[in-house]
Amino acid sequence: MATMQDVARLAGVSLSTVSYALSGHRTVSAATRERIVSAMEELGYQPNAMARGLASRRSRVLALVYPAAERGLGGTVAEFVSAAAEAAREKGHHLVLWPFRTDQADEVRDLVLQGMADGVLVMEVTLDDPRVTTLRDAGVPFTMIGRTRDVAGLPSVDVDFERTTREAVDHLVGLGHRHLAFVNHSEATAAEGYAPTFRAEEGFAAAVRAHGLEPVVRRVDESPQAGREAAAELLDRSPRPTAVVTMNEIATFGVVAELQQRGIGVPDEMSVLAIVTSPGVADMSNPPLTTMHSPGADLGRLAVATLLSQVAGDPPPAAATLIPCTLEPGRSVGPAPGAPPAPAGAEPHP
Amino acid sequence: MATMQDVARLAGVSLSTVSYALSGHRTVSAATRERIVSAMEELGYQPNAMARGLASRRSRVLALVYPAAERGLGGTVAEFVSAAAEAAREKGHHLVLWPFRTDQADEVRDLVLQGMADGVLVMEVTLDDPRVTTLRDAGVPFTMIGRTRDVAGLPSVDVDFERTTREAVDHLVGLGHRHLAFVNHSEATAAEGYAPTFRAEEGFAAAVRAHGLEPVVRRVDESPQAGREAAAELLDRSPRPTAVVTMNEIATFGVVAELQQRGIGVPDEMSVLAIVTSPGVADMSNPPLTTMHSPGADLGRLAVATLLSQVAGDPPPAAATLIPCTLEPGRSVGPAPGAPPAPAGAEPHP
DNA sequence: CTGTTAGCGCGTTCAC
DNA sequence: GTGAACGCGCTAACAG
Repeated sequence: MATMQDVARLAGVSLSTVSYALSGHRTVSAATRERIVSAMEELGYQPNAMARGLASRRSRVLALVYPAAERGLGGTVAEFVSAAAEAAREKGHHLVLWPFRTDQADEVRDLVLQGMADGVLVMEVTLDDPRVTTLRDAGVPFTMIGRTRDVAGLPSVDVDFERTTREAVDHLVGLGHRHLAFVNHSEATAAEGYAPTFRAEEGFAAAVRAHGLEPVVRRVDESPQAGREAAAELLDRSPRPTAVVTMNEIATFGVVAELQQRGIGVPDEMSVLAIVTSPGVADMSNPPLTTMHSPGADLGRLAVATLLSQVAGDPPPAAATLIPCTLEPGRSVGPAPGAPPAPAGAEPHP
Repeated sequence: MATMQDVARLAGVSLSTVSYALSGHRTVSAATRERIVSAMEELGYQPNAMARGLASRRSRVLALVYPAAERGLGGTVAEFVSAAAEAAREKGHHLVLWPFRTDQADEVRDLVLQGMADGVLVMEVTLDDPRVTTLRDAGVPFTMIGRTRDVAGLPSVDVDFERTTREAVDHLVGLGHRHLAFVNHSEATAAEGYAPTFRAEEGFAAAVRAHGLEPVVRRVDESPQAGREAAAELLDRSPRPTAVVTMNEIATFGVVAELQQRGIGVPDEMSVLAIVTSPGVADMSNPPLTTMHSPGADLGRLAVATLLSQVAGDPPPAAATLIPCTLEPGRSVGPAPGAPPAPAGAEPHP
């Protein structure tokens, strides 16, 4: 591998001039820059990341800590990752994934202290997450995707579950629905402190009650089979719900399958609105689902910006930055059966 | 951050002794090692990865290139990743994920040339993968997970699709089934050269013909809906298949749902055998699926070992290392309807 | 078994 | 606008 010294010699300039031409930390005449560039190309020069890191005390690497083994990497996370990777690259950094479990906080901390990364994006944050205290105490720059129970002074970005569920409910109520159910993530996720399970559930219940209605909430295992059972149970209720909001993609498949099997028309007899969805799920059902798509890409960009600000030494933002999901019309949501056609303007999202 | 020099001073030894105590490249007396260790603890010493990398010309990082944005990260990949990460750590390395698309071969190559990693694990290899030629030409150590069309001289580990499909077919034929169908991945995956789609299909067809039977093969989109349609179509065939092998998890859900809806008993009237599955899918259906589980963990360990051997400069292995999936009994496979109960020994996998 | 020392390749402060 | 020189923290000869 050619070194900077080699480039300097070939271009007939000093080593430092090459360095400045590369970093732009000093102005270099167009002529010499030109010679340097062609020398680099001729030699196939690649800057040595280790040497650069040693001298600058920055690795230009941002690490995304994600418990891949436990969660797999769903479509919504994939969107996040690619947006974050691109955002990092635009700022001259590289995004890498560290597949650590939630209980490996020490290893994450040590890797950053060893200089393998300048900062950390922590995903799948639970209500009480051991990683954030470890990182904070060690002075490691980090940003959470999601929120612990108390986020005061901790940099974080997250889905706005409160607003997302409220908009979902408002939309359905605007279509005349009076009996709404929520198919949530499983009891198991709740047990491990998975925050979205709680935030979405609370948001949904509050939004329904704000309309003077009574919420029905079910926590359902992440399987088609569990979704079928949940649907069966909801259909047996009295009064029978006319709309179901789901935040559990695999269970949603089961819900739709059960409705179909029983001959319950979607959306004529039952509306299905899937929230916090990953791209592509809408078209995996028939009729295509109406969804509220997770803002993964926006969160990714935002998370990188926030983290870089932490790396630069800025004080942590006062509050979490929240982004709601956006409604994407499909054909699984319609007016409540027997409801008068919604008057113009009554439907929040035409 | 404390440096090695700090540790040396506190322990009353020379810098190099600390280095050797850490690396083990030279014997250090138990007494001085003890002093060094406690000095390190007292100072909270963490070796500087950049300095170490600069001096040793090795980053001790292995990169796993995975197109997360396009594929998401399914359960089978998750198993692979965590096993690979652990294997890497046992050898004193770190595994990181680089979320590059398949067309970003140049960036992968450059990062390795810059010293950000010592070698690369390439996942989701297609029949004609641009990344492998780029890496080979650049002399970057790598190992494929999967295989290009021609693997001569290219280090690779992969699922043994030929043997897996053969064992699946043998198992079913041993149970009296004479009409077997295969629900494959989608036409779209085939179009982009996704190798498993071809290898499994060929393996299945060959295995069925080896029994003097006629294979039925369908390429199905990765959605429950598409699975339902496939099942419906298979049921209308004459002769009607009594067993279906699937390699498409999401479609499998649809297949089972359609069978249930039509009142076709599983496994009494139709056996379902899901191959190359990720952990957990078996229990997402009712009855639990009989599966042949993808050897993700074994592949992960093997891939790391192979890559490290490449990094060390060993010649590439002559042939790919293949690992079959293992049968995990569930309750979705049974004797063919009307078939005599299998005599002892007639069933390949009791 | 331990100490001394010359780099590893680059960033950056000085002088010019 | 350019060049010389020092140091980042550590590895690995080379000497004892």
